[in-house]
Amino acid sequence: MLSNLTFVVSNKTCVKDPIKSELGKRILLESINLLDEIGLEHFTFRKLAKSIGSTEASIYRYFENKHKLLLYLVNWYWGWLENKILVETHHLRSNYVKLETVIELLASPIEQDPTIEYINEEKLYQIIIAEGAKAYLVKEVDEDNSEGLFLGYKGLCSIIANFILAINPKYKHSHSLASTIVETCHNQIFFSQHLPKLTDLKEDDHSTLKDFVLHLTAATIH
Amino acid sequence: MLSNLTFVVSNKTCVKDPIKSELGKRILLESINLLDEIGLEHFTFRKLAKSIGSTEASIYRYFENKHKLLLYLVNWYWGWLENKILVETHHLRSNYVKLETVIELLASPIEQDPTIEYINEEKLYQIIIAEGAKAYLVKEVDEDNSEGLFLGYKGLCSIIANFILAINPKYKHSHSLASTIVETCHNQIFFSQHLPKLTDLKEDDHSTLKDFVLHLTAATIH
DNA sequence: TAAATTTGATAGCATTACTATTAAAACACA
DNA sequence: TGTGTTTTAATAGTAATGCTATCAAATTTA
Repeated sequence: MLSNLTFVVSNKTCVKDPIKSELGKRILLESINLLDEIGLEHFTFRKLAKSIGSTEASIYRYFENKHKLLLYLVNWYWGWLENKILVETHHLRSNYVKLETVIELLASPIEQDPTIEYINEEKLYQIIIAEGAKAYLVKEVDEDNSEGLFLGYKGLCSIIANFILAINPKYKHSHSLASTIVETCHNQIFFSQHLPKLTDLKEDDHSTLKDFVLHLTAATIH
Repeated sequence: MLSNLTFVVSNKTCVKDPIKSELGKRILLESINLLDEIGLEHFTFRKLAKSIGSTEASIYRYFENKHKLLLYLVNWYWGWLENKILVETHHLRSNYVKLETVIELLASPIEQDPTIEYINEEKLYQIIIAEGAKAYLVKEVDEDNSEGLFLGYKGLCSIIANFILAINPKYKHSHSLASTIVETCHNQIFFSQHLPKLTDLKEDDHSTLKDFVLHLTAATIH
């Protein structure tokens, strides 16, 4: 079986491509474990170095700082998702079913790909939910953006916006709706896990999430 | 004119109530300026102390750490907004107009109240947009939640959910829609300022934002 | 006026976020 | 097989961060 993985992660996020060396892959693997475990605020390169049995200085040769590492991971997710969407929708005729597929992918944890041993997709999905917004909610956002570090997110939204426009070419807010769909999927999962009064989902109820977002989307477009 | 400000900020966020002393008020005033200027990641009590001509130790007597200070400010906003919503909707008969009023308030910068000299509402609104999600996107969220530090947000969502249910008692996802409305308003403003490819709004176009969210809401409920 | 509280000044300490240097190890290739 | 190049580990160091503690001066309150 051929790999579906034809996407490339935007590269200004790292000093040296981590997937090209053993240490780099261990950095990715363990940073996902550690981020999932202790969260971005408590995550340091010192702790990461310790958990992979290496040194801070070695990690700095791959990533400038933890913010760039987060951006790398987030971009990996956007790239993975965009690729997945293209693979799973290109054979579909109905634009509505295409949009449904997108929402289904966004609303469910990405499944483990055993051919990529350095990314734990389930944990990465959880990191996206809990930390993803911090990739752009920083003072450096304009600078990062001008370096192309959000191309993954923008590409994804563009695809979704096009599906929306294919269903209703007159709808005026396709990009806003696209980003709202993405953000809402992640937010509602987080709320179901931690602030249940802010949602109607039971914890990690991906099926109800899909119903909610799909209905909202369909009603809004028409 | 009587003050509308009958709300109280949830108090576990602070060690000592800042509005009851001169220093406390200066802490609020300057923390809003500084947060708006340099963002939460670069914000430190040392810098804050310097900018108000006081010391770190003094600030720690009011707030345990910067996360609690952010929670205080965020709760102030939720409280302010809830109060404002109640004042501006209680005389309205139409539930739809009530919901419209909520969205209008969420989608526009809160206007300056000259009777509260220690809060710059415009800057606070900008802080909510850029930093608000960080109040809950932390590993301590469950602990904070059990101490009641998100009651403000939950109360607000509950009110909005009730307006939604008053319009359509059969709608199944009133809480999810309520939190989606709130998050979307803030997100779309941020995107319009920094990641315009993710939205159709022009920068700070509150009027288009209102149209977008109102249409989305109305379509979804019916 | 005394007692209690609040603030400012100063000090200190463990951790974080890096940067620099050097030597060992691994690898590339001739 | 040896030589050069890149990669990594080890170590050290520095400025900033995130606190805590102590004490005296100033202010408030009783």
